[in-house]
Amino acid sequence: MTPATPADQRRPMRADARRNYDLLVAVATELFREQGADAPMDDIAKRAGVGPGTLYRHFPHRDALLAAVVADSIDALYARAEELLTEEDADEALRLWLVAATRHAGICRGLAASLVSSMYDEGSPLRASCDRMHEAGARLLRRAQQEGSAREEFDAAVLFELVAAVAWVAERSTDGLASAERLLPALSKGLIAGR
Amino acid sequence: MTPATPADQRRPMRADARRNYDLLVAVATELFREQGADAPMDDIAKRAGVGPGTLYRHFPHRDALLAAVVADSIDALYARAEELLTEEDADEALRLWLVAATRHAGICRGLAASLVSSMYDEGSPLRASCDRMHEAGARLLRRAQQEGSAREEFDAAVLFELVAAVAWVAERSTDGLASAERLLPALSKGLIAGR
DNA sequence: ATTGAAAACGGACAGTGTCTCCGGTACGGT
DNA sequence: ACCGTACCGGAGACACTGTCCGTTTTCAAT
Repeated sequence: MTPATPADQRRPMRADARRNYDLLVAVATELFREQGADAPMDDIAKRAGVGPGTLYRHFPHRDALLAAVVADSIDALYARAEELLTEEDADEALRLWLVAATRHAGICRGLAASLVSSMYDEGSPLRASCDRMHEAGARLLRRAQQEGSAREEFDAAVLFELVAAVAWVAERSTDGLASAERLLPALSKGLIAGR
Repeated sequence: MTPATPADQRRPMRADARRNYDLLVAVATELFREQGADAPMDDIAKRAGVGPGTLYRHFPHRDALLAAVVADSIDALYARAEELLTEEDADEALRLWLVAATRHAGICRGLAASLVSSMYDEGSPLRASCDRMHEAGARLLRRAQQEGSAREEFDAAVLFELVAAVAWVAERSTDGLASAERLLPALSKGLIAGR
């Protein structure tokens, strides 16, 4: 699969457009990681050496750009879920995926917030990513409820929200990921009844 | 105790200053509740009928204003904790306080974020409120660990972060508090081992 | 190779919000 | 009533977002 592509078009993109598109995604990835998902759009355009007009034509909103930036790693997370579905211990598989998902949402400061927002926004460009995470979590949770000892009363939406919440806390604590790793056990123990 | 007061000064505030101070807190309370904790500062000044200069002299940062606004309800939350310390069932007391704390953090959109930030920021004006909540939670948690069946491995910091996280999710879900009430059980079950 | 229409470029700009500076005002002690 | 001082509040510098539109580039047809 070619890397992130704008909505399919019968006519291929013009060469200069394609070049700028790819360049912008690369620069945004860099800047989001450095400064968080609220890095100034103008700075992204500037660093890519294009005008703001060009940036906004390719990505009308910040979320459109963010979606292009995280698409790859969402794919990886989805693949990880499929891999974990073959793990014998269903509870452990769920636990491991929660860790992976939290780590993913920590790619850049502000991502968790955008993902949660997109969950309630039908038209968000991040919606596709959100749905993929949602589905990946749902499959692991369902199996853990049937084969393992995950409590019946929770669903994938709760799972998603809790992961986002933990990632969000981790974003703003000084000790970063360490904080997430203290919180996740509390969460896992709530979801999964002791054996 | 007189309501929220600026840092004690030997000289009492001048009458006009005092009037503006109180007015600003009242207006901010109103606007934060309506529009969230990121309501434009200029709007607050405008609605209070003062210039932005006046607002910023009394409250140099948004957090200083926010701190004055939430001080009272933090006191109430602290009092609630003391009350719950007399409840027979230590686990149930903790659970009830978590609900109260989550509800408190939901006073206005954006408050949870500011509270968590202040937890890692020595100089934040919200720090005092943060510490009070922290301490209230710590006492209830300690008792639930000794007399009830709260797990030993968690501490008040985790408690605080989890409450903030749940409140944060609730802020941005369309179904608001209902969402928090779906999430809290997962959290409680993680903190408190089944009997 | 030339050409011309469509597509893309990118700078200027309007709108919004934050925060500061400073000339003028009004308070309150004497 | 006076005067020094603390306070007031508007003007404006600065930052970011997103749009508009005249200019430039590309590429396919000739």
